[in-house]
Amino acid sequence: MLGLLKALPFFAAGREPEDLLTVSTDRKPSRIQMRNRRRILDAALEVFSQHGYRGATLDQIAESAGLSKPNILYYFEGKEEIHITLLNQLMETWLDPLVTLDPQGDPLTEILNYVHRKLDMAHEFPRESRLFAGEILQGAPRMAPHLQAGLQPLFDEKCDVIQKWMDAGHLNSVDPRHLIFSIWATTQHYADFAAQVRVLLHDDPGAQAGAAEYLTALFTRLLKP
Amino acid sequence: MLGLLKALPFFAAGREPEDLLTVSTDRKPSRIQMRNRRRILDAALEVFSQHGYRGATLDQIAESAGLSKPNILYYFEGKEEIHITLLNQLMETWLDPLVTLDPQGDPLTEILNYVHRKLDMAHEFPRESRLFAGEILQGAPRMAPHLQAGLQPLFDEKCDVIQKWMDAGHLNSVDPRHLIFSIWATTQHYADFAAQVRVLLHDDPGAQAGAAEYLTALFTRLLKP
DNA sequence: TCGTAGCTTTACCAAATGGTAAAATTTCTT
DNA sequence: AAGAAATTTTACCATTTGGTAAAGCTACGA
Repeated sequence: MLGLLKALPFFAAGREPEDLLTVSTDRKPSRIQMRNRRRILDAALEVFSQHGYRGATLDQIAESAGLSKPNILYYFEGKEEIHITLLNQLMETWLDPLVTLDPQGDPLTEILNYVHRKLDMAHEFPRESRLFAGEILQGAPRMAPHLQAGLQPLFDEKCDVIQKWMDAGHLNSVDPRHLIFSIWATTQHYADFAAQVRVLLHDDPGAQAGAAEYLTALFTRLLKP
Repeated sequence: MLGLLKALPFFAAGREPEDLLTVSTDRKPSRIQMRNRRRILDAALEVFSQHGYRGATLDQIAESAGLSKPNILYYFEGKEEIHITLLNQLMETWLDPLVTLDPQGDPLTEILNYVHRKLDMAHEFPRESRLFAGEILQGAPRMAPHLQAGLQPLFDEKCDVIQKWMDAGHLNSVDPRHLIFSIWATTQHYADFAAQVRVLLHDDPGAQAGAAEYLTALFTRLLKP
């Protein structure tokens, strides 16, 4: 068997024109495929976020997924494709809070909501946050195009929205770009540097609430006109 | 030759009591040793900060240092020791700005100075920042003890200082722990997420100054009573 | 200038790792 | 139930990687 790699449309990279038989298998993924691809991606998220791309091994992913290594390579072309798939999936979720920042809403409320959504995500999806952080930390070798194509237009658009709010006097004027950076930095810090935070806060159970309260004060004071 | 591993005191782990001859070589490192150790550590900083611990190879470090791999293992016991040495050296530099935060100084000035020193370091030592970030990101496997022993007491001490400033009414009251986190997060962001910042700012040459101005506003507004 | 300690190179090795071929098994369709 | 298709397993393999042994070279003090 050739495996389903060439058969599934989302794997398409260089189609073989002569291989017409595979066209017949272009149907939607079976239940088994869905389940196993999900398992693999979840396992990979765990392993990649903990050890980084090069530190993660297919054997670890396989074990964590409860599948054999060749079985994993039946569903994905290789290690890199798993990583890229993960990154692509993540991108959407990750940008969603910024997408929903509403130009029609109350400026300060919108921004504080954004802060809190990002903070919630740091607590709810720390593995995703760390995967992302690891990729950027190493120079975004597998994600630079996505930053350009996906993040940049959105970033510019929302900077404009915020700038207009400031020009209209609804918010104190600061550089919107650095404002967004500081929101990302402060919220993701709780996921990305969790090991440090845990030590310094002695596992304080009120930490999450404390962070929310602090960040509310920080950005409210900055932005109130 | 046994190499100098057992001979240099700073490598001491499990001394062999019978090996008395090595005592005679307990003198200070030669010029060659200094030079090569420095070269190796500099190369290792470059490689580790770019690829992470497991992603870095001794061959890469060797090539970057202009030495052969066995030659590198003449100066260090192994990959891990290089990494740990780097981390230990870094720790001091990294904490220095916090150490010099002066309880006798003007509160707001002291904190803004701290912010600017950290921001300068992010621009001057991005590799060090990323090395540190990578280690924490992966759960600080080789640094947890240092966090406990080195960072924690300092952190607690400076939190007390800041808390007293707030209690005395010299600063607006917020949780000092989260304040420090947010200073770390916002300043180190420019080093750790440089790949992202570069894309989103279109290599704007005024970025550094813009960041400084923004962070000044951010923390001034937060902390002015 | 000669011997020795310090340094470097050459030639390896065992384990780990990403990946493949193909047989064996399960599942689906008719 | 039979045959085909999809899935999984077994048995490999080539490369990379951290590390070692030991020979060879260099520099320096006596």
